[in-house]
Amino acid sequence: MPTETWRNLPADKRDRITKIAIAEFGTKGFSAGSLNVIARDAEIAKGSLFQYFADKLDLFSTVCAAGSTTIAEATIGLIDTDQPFFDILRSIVVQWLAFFREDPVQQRMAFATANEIDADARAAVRSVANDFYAAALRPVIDAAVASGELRADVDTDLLLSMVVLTLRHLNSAPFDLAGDPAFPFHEMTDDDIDAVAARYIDVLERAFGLA
Amino acid sequence: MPTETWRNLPADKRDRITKIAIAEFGTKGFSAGSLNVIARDAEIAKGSLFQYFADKLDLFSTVCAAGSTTIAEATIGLIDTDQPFFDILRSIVVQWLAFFREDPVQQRMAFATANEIDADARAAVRSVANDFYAAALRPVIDAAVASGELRADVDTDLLLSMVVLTLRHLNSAPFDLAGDPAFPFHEMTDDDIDAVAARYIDVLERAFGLA
Amino acid sequence: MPTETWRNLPADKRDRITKIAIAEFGTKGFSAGSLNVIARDAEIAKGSLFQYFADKLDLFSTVCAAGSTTIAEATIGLIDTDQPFFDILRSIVVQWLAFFREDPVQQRMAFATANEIDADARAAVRSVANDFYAAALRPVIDAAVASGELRADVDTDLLLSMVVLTLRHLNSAPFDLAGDPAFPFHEMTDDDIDAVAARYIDVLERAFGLA
Amino acid sequence: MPTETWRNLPADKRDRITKIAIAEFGTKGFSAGSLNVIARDAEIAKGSLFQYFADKLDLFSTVCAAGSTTIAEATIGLIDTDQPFFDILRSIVVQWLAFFREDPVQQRMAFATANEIDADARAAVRSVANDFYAAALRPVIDAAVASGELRADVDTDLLLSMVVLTLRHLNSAPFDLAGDPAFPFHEMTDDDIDAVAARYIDVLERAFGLA
DNA sequence: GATGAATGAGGCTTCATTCAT
DNA sequence: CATGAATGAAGCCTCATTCAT
Repeated sequence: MPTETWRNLPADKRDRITKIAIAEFGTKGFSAGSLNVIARDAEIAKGSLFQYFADKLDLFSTVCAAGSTTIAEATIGLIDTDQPFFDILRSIVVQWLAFFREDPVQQRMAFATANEIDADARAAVRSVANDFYAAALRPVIDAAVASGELRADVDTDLLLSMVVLTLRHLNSAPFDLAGDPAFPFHEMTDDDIDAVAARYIDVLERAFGLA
Repeated sequence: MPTETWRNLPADKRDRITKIAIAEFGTKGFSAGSLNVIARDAEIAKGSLFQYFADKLDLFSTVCAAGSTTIAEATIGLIDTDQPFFDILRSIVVQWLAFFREDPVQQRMAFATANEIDADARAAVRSVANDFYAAALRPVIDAAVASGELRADVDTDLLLSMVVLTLRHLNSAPFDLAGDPAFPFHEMTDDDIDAVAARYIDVLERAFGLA
Repeated sequence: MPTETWRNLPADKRDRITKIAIAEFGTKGFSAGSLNVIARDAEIAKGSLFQYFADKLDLFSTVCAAGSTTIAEATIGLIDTDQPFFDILRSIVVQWLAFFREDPVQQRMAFATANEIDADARAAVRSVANDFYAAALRPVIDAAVASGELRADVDTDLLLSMVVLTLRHLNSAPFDLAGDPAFPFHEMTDDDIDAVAARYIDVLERAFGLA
Repeated sequence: MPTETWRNLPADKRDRITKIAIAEFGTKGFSAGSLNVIARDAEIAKGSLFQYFADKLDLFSTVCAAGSTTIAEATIGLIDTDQPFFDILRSIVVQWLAFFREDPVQQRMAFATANEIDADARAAVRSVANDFYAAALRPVIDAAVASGELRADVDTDLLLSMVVLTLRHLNSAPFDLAGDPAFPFHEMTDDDIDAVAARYIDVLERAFGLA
């Protein structure tokens, strides 16, 4: 956990450091990301980082959380929930893709957060990686259950799991050269990719929606 | 690509090095994995690694490919394809989980292969990561189409994509402390996990199978 | 260019490191000179060198420049310019030899600076190698022209080039076992060597001086 | 000294290895030149080099000598000695420049031979570096003395030394970006460079020639 | 005589972290 | 509280040389 010093920092400085750290870890991952580079780019002393964070991992998990907040707010949080449930999901995936298209740094950082391999780092961001979006989504699902938009016997855990699965896939595959086993996303237009993304939701609708 | 020296090596030595490298990269990932450690554990001279491989990345991608082959053969390759299509898938996911339970090293390496963040390493193993399993699965799907087990209008790309998605999820989530947003896999018995895995396939069956 | 850290270093520490680096590169040249050895002999951490210099080449060119300054000041810079022009030159070569006799480390480093083979290193010290002494000598030549000590049609570029040529030769030949094709410098007394050096100047005088 | 095995080698193989070694050492110098690279480029086994030569230094000095022979034959050896002495010298410097212009590899190797810094390597090629050309030139000078083309009191050692000095300078300066303190050789045409080279000889003529 | 696999020392450089100022 | 110099372990990689085949 960051120190009090960090919390007392002027917001703009804190934001600047966070942004730079996200860029660095997003590009290189936790292990290969360099505190030297972050300190240099953020124009702060190397030692200052250790006044704000206990160690490298502390910094990493802090910016992971910050990134996840930003992303959730800018995607799931923006969606009009006054639509049919599966339209909400379709809106989310489209917004999700739009957000990452406009902010490649956040795209990479979200990917790094979800896919960190180093055991310690993984332990630190693990809940963030998946659960953050789950927290944002579960109320939406619950509302759909309450309004009777899903099958009576619906398994909401399964549904949640698969929505997050889909989002994680759409966080990486469209931005990689060979990200998907079946779709050549990197050769497709944004609109076509959006269409494919919607079809993932179609599958969920056919399986979880009312007959 | 590995050197001729590598290909001429006695099989047992080659296997030993591969195994150790898989353990190292599986635990630490590409960037944090150490050639020093691999050489030491494999009891060969540090310099020898560079007689076998052009550089670290060459070693990494070689063992990635070797690992993927092993895994595909030991999971998808073992399944009796004389069953109904979705039973095949259910058999695959169960075998998939069983294989990784018995070989945690391969489990981690498969995860590392699919989730490497470093751009260069990612480029090198990218096709391996997804397409390898895709190659094994597509014939199975095609057979199901031919035998009329799927909807007439079925989108096989979408199906393939989601199967691989599911497999990748089952490569990591059950082996992580907080791997799934909805299911507490790490508190569940193997049988319960198998049951959940089958439910992912149920979803696919309801969406893609005959009404 | 060295870092600010280097410039802020206590002068004695900076001098110690410079001196040791000059000794190392003077003996082995750029390529074969070892940063490990320099760090060990200077009793600083290996990593510290990289707080002072961007890389090996940066260190090399810095100490080349420092060495050249020292040498120019201790030779050309010391000469009384209130003499006839060719006497000035004779004083310079004698002082030049005296300086290098007393400081073999500087002698070797000056040689290494002028004769580095590695392309990158050569590019970095190239102007230092020749032009540094040229800058010190040209004013002296211009004064001689102004005072009418040279032929009316004198080619000052040619004269300058040949003076530097001679100095470079006297930087190495007298200190090598078989440094000169004609004179067995290593079997000669210092006085005899001084006398030969003066004869090189005699040649210039006969060619460039007044009839 | 090379082994008998080396001497018994087919001439074309020996020439190929020599040529490749000259290219490597000419580019990188002795220390940084790599036997690995030479063996690879010459398409022979690394171990074979050690059947031909005692060690790296043995190879280096062998190819230095071979290079010097080639150069002397292709420059000094080609000149018509039936001219006035200083015309001979002028022909030599022009031919010298022409040869190196056409064979940059030999140019660099000659430079490397003359300027090696490593003490051991230097000891091995030292006599080659200067004396080889001296041996070729001294008979020419003696002939000039005999035919009375030089001053009665001429110091032939000094003359020889300065001729070699000049040749060594013309081996490097015109091929370097900032090779000469006074002349911007790299911005000059070949003809202009030839003209400057002749002026070095003019100086010698005025100093050593008949009044 | 030729090969080329094996070696391990050593190369330069980057790193996270500490601590005196 | 901020700084930034210092550290030394560890990183990847190249090297000349040996020796069994």
